[in-house]
Amino acid sequence: MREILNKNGYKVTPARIAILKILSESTVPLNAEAIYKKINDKGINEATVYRTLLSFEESGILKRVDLRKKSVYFEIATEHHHHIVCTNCNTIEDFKNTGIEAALEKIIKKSSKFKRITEHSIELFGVCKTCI
Amino acid sequence: MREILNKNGYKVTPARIAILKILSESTVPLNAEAIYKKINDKGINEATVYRTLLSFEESGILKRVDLRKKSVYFEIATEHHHHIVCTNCNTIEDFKNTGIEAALEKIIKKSSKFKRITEHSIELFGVCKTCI
DNA sequence: TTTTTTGCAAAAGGTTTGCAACACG
DNA sequence: CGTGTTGCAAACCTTTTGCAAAAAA
Repeated sequence: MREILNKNGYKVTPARIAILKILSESTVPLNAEAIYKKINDKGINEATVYRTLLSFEESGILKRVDLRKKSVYFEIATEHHHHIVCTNCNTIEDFKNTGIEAALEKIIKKSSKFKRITEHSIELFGVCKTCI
Repeated sequence: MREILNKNGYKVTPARIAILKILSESTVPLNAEAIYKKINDKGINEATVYRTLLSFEESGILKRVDLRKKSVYFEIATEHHHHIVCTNCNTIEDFKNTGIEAALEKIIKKSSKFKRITEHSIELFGVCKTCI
C-alpha cells in the first residue's frame, strides 16, 4: 500500500490507504459512491474519493471500467482482463483475452485511418446462470 | 423516415423526423447536445431530444455507443459493427467483427457463471494517422 | 376528439472546483 | 516549515421529470 503510493510520488494519507485497501479487497469494480460509503466512517469526504480515483487512474494505479452504468467504475490495474456482466443482477465475471488480441491485429491491418490501437474496451453482457 | 416511425408505433412529428434525419446523415455517433444544436432552430426542445433518443433506443431504432465520454452517443442501428476512436481528434472509424465472434464463443465456453452472451461492446482507442 | 407528444422549468444525479485549513515528509 | 492534500460547500453538466398546452391520428 505505502509502497505503491511512494512509488507514484504520493504522500501517504488515510484516504489513499483506505481507497486502495477497499479496491484491492474487492472482487468487482467499484464506483465512487460505493467506495465512499465504505469509508465515510473514517471522516473521508466524497470529493476526496473522486479526486483520488481520478488521480490514481492517471498514475496507472487504477483502471476505469465501462459497465454501461451512469457512474464510473474502477478496479486495481492488475493483469489485463475484461468483464462479463449480468444485466439482471450485475454479477461480474472476469475473463482474459483468448484470441481477441489476434483478431485486433487483423482489424488494424484493414484500418485506413489507424496504425496502432493503444487501448481497447471489451465488455460482454448476458444473463447469468442464477438469473436465467 | 415516416415508415420507420409508423412501423414502431410512433406518431410522425417534426422532432422525430428531424432527429432521425440528422442521425442517418451523420457518419459518426452523436450525443444529445450535438443533435439538439443542429435542430433547435426548428424550435425543438432539449428535453424532447433526450426523450426521443431514449425511446428510439428502446424501440431498437437507435443503438447506444460507449465512447468513454461524459455524455451518451447514439447511432442508427444498422449492421452490427464497432468503432475505433482517435483519442486525440475523436475521429471514428467503423469496423465489422473479424473473428471476434469466434473468440467470444471460446470465452463463453470457459465461463462458469454465464451460458450466453446477449450483447457486447467493443471499442478500440488509438491515435489516428493524421494525429501521429 | 382522444391520446400522444412537446415545451418549459425545475430537479436530480454524478462529478468537479475554489479556497482555506490541515497534515505529511 | 513548506507543499501537497483534504473538507466543505457551491457550482457544473448531463439527463430526467411533472404538468399543462399543443398536435397527431
